[in-house]
Amino acid sequence: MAEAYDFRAVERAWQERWESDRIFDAPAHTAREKYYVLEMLPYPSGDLHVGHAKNYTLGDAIARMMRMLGYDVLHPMGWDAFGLPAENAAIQRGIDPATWTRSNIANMERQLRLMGTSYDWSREIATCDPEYYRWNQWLFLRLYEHGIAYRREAPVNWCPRDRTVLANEQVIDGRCWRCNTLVERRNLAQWFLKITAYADRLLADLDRLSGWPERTRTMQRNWIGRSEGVVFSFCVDGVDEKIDVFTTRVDTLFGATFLAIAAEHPIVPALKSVISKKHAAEIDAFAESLGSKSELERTSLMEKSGLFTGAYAINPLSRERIPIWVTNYVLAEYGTGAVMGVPAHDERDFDFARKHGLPIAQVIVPHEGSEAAAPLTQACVEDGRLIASGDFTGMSSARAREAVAERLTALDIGRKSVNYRLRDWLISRQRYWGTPIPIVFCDRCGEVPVPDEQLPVLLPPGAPITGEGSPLAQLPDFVNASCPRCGGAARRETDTMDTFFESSWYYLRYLSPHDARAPWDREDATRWMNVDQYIGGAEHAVLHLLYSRFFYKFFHDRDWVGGDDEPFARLFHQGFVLHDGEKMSKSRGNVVGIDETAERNGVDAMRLFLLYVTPPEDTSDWTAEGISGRVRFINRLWRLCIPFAGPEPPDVHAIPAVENADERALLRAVGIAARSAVDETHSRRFHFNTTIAKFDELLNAMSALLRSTPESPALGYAAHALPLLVAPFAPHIAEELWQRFGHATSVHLERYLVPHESTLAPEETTLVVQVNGKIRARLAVPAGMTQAEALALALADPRVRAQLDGKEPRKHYYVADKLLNLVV
RNA sequence: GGGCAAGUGGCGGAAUGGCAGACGCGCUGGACUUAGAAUCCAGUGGGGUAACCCGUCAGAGUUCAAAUCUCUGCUUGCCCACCA
Repeated sequence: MAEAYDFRAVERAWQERWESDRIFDAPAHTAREKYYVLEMLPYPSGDLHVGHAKNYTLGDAIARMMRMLGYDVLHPMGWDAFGLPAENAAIQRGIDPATWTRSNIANMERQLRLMGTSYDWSREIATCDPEYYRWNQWLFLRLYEHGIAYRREAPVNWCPRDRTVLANEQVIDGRCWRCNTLVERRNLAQWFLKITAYADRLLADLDRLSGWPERTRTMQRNWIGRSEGVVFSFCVDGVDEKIDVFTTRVDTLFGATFLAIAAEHPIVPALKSVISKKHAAEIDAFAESLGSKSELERTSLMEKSGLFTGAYAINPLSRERIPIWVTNYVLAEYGTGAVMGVPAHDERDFDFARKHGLPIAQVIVPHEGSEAAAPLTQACVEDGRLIASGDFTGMSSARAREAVAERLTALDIGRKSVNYRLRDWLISRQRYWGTPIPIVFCDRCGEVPVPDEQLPVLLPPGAPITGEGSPLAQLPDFVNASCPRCGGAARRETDTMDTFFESSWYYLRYLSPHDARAPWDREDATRWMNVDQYIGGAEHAVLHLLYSRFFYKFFHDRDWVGGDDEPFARLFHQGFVLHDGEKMSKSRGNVVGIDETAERNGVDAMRLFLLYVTPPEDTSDWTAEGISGRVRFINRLWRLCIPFAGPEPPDVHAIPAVENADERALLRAVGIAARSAVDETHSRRFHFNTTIAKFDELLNAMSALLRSTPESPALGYAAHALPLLVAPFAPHIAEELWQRFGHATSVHLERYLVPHESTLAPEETTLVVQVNGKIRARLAVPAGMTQAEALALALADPRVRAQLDGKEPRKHYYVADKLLNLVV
């Protein structure tokens, strides 16, 4: 009876050995090609489950494949360690955020090691280390110097539950992305990063990111939301004021029947001089009623409400006098906060006009010569021909857009303009567990940046974390500072940075994680950047991935990094792992943890299952039956290979001479498996589910040969090759077998098996013979037959002859070694 | 409402114009066993004794040949949703 495989002992022993030998540290500069593979750095929430494991297993398999294919691989790991959950733990359980975070990091690091991942731990970072956030502050100051970081008062998203402001990207359907609370609007002085200055490049360069999923690029395009149009002015009748509007459909200008403005529009006070007291009071009440409402209530009502101001605007070209309305559907923060209402050609304006009985004037018809359809039953938003539009009548929409823009420009009341949906990135957070913003407010000098030599501005211990107000603002020793410029009394900024600030550049810190002089070394950055393969969840499609692109372009413009100005060459989103069809969550009690899975099934089986069950981008389901198949595979692999253990290492590349078909089939199975692993890696498809299926076929071929020809040398060849083949996917059993075969060095430092052409080419194949597209015969034939030979063979087959019924085929189609289709 | 992706056995999936269902799970039968577990072997889309017929969401089309390409519809998933 052969020795059984003890996965617990083997897995632990090799993890310790790899760690002490440091075999996965990224190599110093060599002539070989580099490959930087990176998984999104995790938030240290406490425990890893198999959903996380899917992400890290995929990244690890890629890193290990590329290493064995001869690349210098950089595969680092770190911790996105600042953030709200640590503070919530402090509020709920009185634990210091630093202590909570550190213990979670220790636990999750243990779990990543338990998974047998091949990280270069010498480069590990945690963003809550002063050594890290010092450079956060340094980068903030550089952004400040270049006018990218700035402070202003603005209406912002305020989460009443988390008691902090949020970036636009963190508000989802009007709710806080973390706690799902309805977000309120408040006017506060806050720090912003001018990401809008990069809007055009962030948009244009998406076209170059062919290694990114198309849907992610589309989401970023939509988020940036570029639209080209015209800004021009309406005069207000009876007041020396103008109202600017932005439109993408200036061709519909003659169809404007009202002017719609946001309740917060700055023109409102001026209008009060020309309207009745009653109107003014009503407007105030309307604005009041909107002001207290959350963004969701204001905008998702679908119900368009509004109020006539009593004032009129003059259409600059038609000279028509149109009423000015205050509405809830015009956004104060987008464009100019005012729009021309063209109900005939805009759905929103149409709804509003119908509701309030405003006139609808059609100025576009579908084709030249077609009549205005009166009355319109819906807005007609397509381009067409202009009617009733003065000099522009008869023009196409496209031509009219140019011509009207030119006229407005010539009259000096308008110009072409581009607007973005993207807003500047709000980074202030009124929270404790984050990077302090390195700014001091001095009564005499105003806003003063902390000098570089005074960095880091340390996060002080012992702040009162209660969920009430800003913790840092309640620490006098922190708040009170002297002005770096004049030395006088000053106050420190007490807001901390959005944690997405840290994660926008961490991939550069891995390159020189202990550099005390700079956030990263330019030479290291030139060698390793950009990230060749980035792996993470699709939930970051706009947030982290847009911010990182923005930061990297800023760095590139300063010449702090060479090469391309995009940080991530290729991006892969792994799918979720469900458990029995449901999302894993603590409240459902269906979380499958790493520790219990490693203990019960072994890590190699877990890794294989996660890669095998679906293609990596698909949602997969964790089932107890499913992983049992991979446990069986591991045991079967062991039983089939261990009899070939011996003290002398075999030459794994020497292909034995064989005689029968089963033997050739096994040699071919080895080659096919190797080719699959290499193809899935090089194609960047990473569908290792099919590769692992080839490993199954390889074991099946071994079993078959063991029955038919138990003395075949092909069995030893396959056994000795298998550790190499499975090493990237099931690294522990691969190493154990490799060492039992007498090799002195790690299998993970070997080159991957190169399939030999002679084993791959089958000498016999099945020729499928069709008559009129239906299969009538399968013939075993030698490979490489000519068309004439195949035809003769097919015509000799009785089943084919029966179908032909004495007729001659009119035509035939031949696919070499595969198929012959006869048409009668 | 708009955009994108997908729909294949009991289940996860394979096949990207050329043998539909590789591989695994589950299930059925057999071997081994006092018995079970484990392991090994055989079978497993539907109909039919069989020859054969049917079959990749539904319907149409292109093609010698369609799960794969085109159109229409249905369903599911994800994203966006007053951005003028």
